[in-house]
Amino acid sequence: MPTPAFMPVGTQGTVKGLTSLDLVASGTRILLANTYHLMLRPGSGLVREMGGLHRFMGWSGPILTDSGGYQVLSLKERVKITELGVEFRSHLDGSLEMLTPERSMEVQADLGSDIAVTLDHAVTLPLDLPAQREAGERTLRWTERSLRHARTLETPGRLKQLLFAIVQGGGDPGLRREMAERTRAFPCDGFAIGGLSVGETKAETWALARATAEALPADLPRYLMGMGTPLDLLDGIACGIDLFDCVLPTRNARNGMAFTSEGPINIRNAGHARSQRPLDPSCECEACATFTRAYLRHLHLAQEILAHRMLTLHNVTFYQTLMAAARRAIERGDLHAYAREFSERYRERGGTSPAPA
RNA sequence: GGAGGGGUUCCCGAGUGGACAAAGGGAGCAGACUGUAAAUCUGCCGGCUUAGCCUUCGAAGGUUCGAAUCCUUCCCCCUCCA
Repeated sequence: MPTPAFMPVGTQGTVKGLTSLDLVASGTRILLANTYHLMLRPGSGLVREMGGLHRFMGWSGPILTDSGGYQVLSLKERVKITELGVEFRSHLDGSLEMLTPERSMEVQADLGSDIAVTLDHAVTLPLDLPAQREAGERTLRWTERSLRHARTLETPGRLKQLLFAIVQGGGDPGLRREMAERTRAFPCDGFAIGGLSVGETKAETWALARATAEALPADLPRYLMGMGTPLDLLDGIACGIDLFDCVLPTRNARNGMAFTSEGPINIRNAGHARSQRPLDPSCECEACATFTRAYLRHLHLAQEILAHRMLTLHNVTFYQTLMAAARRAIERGDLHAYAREFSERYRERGGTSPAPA
């Protein structure tokens, strides 16, 4: 698979609104799905019975499953962390669910993903340093348990699942580096950088990501979890990141935001009411080939499902087009020039535009 | 012709003497969203020279320190009876 690559997020075994044909058309090669969500519904046993997640959802490309560690953050008021694992109060029916490192690997084995990820303990910032270290140390212990247990799940007939270990370490570059050094000692197929964009500034994020990435082996895939914006992707690639995922292109599409080569736009804005332009003239997706901004705005305001589908398709296509261009630029050896050229056209509004590097 | 009910800020709709520029929806306008409890959430939403002032609750007049709220007349709408 060509890298760097971007994985659209299909939490519940679907990239909301898109079919596999759409995903292929967008240039997507690999997807992310979620252990926690699929464990609760429909249940990993059912997915296994149905022939695994690929067959179940009709996607033949690679799938990476997240371990459920992120739900420690997103469901934090329903979560209790113990050394054994993560105790969840199910967001669906309130029942108590225990996700241990071992259970996470079992669920991911049942799902049959191509890449499984170890369970981690992520924290949000600001947080005192001892607590950051504690979460990092626990992540190391859980990584060890995850990997050890995963080996017991390997069966002769089945395709070997690749295993990625997650590096935590909070907001301190030194701690990050240490955690990366200790994590790389584990025998695994790639490394994930977790716990970023959780309250720190953009500059801090990249200092941490870089410190972590540099301490990880360059000959194995490095996966930056959960990031980011188009500019984030280019920054990440420059740090040596091979794999990304982010909900922004899909979630923001449903909330009316389209990424374009000139920056993000909000399709709800009155200025698009009579626009004959496509979302992005330089995009070749179905939405841009077929529909005007005026029409897509109408669909969105009328809460028509097609608006969500088309904006999602466009945004994912935009991300994949960006990644493809970045790969070509790397081959040419001028990623830097490409990134500069891209960011000159790509303008984020308000105070959100990135500080000049 | 008789009896009753009603007209509120773009729309629907609360409000029956002071805390009312007026609840709550909707629409509209803008913003947020980074390993998805998200087709979600937040803010604004009469005007202005904005700790205040001005205009507004069908119209006009009146009572009162004070009226969307009480009284009088008028104009419209709805229901029932003839």
